[in-house]
Amino acid sequence: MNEIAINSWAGVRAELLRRITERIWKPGETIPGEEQLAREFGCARATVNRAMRELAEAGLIERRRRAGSRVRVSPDRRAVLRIPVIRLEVEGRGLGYRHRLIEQETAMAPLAVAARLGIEPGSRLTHLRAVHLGDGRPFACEDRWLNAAAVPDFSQVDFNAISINEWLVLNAPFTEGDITLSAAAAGPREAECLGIAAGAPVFVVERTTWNRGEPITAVRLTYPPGYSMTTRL
Amino acid sequence: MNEIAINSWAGVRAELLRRITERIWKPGETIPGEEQLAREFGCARATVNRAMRELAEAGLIERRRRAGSRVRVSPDRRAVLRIPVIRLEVEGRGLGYRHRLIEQETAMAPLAVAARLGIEPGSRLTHLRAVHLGDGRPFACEDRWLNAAAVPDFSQVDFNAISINEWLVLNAPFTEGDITLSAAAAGPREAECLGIAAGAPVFVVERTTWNRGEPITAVRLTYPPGYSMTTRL
DNA sequence: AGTCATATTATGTCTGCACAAATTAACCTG
DNA sequence: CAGGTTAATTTGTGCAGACATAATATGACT
Repeated sequence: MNEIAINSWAGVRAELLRRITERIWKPGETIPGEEQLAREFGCARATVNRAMRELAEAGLIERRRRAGSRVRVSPDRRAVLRIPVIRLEVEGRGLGYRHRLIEQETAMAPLAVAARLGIEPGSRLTHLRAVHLGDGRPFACEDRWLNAAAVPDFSQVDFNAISINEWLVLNAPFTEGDITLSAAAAGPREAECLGIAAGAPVFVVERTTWNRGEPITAVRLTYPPGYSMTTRL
Repeated sequence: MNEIAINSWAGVRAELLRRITERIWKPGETIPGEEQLAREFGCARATVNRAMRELAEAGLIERRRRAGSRVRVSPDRRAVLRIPVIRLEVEGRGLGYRHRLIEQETAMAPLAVAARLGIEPGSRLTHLRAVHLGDGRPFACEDRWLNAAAVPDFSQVDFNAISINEWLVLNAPFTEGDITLSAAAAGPREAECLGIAAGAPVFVVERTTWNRGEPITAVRLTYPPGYSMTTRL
């Protein structure tokens, strides 16, 4: 057997990855234990552990105590989506960022929003609508419901100077959240906001966040046709 | 100061997270070094390192040698998308899975596909079209271009028995790939395949994969209105 | 045979130490 | 003072050893 010492966790990971992708270890098969691999590579068990932990996080192997590690049959690989502040997303595409607040009011939360946030139907929330512009053209349309009680000092903020999006990221911490991605036909208000035809296909990102169980905000971001999110595997 | 010992990396992470979300350490601020925190928590530096590494991976802090670690100003949090085999996605929703191969041919790759894969325009590739069904109703429409040379033994496979999607996951390993998510209007063939009106908004997932630089496949998956991808933050 | 307690075993984590790598701060020289 | 070299500091990683935890295998007992 090869007696070449691999003594970096990245090196071990690369070698294990090679054996998996080249089917030296087949899907479903149990692979050698940490101790054995450590002996083979001439490194410490902790090093092998680090490498295998990364492979497990990437969804390539499954690890169970006492049972050992095995190659996953369906490696449902994970793609990491980065969710930046919209201003940075716009600027990252080389466009000049501006935004415009369309509407700000206090109103009863729609049932769907109340359900997503897990609050009493009929609760009063702050409703904000805004449009984000890239080089003056609509980039995304924002429709947000905000639990003002959870973010005390926001009544004094001028949302023409800083976007709600960005202000919240900086001032309203959250501990849990979920994101839903979908496609939809643009509603009349979204179409107007984005300057497109009603019914045109839009990319929709819906995000809901809580802080230690307390609902913070539910936002629907609508992107016009042509927008796409890309990530590497 | 509190002299409570925290000696698990998860505990340290939780405490650091608390100090960040409660703005004890403000965005942009430098936080104490590993050694100092290790003394404060009464644990080893490696334990603090593990906790801080996780926070850095989650996008909450930025770490640089010699300069120390600081709280990110815009914590562009990362959401992890799991990309399973479609059969498992369908079955995970409690639906019975079936699929149907619509077309299989060898043809010249369209320019867009050749560009995505990084091959000569005009190269001949295998073109496959199929529909995935959940409880008999269209769940997703698949349009795939495959570099048959990279997957030698596929001509003998009966894609009515196993879906191309699943067969490739099991038999065509890849080392790199990218995914693009977008919304589009259903084209005529997609509309027919999904049983919806042409022009209806569809959710599009485009995936391209390579194996050590060699192009493997480019696939466009189209999901009918109502489909959504959800992930926790 | 079936059931429950116990031993075994692979992974998970912590510790204390050491050195490597990266980057900034300090210093020295012209 | 400018510019470049050197030192100091912080994170990154490796190692050996130990114990913790989870899950399976074994064996005793009914």
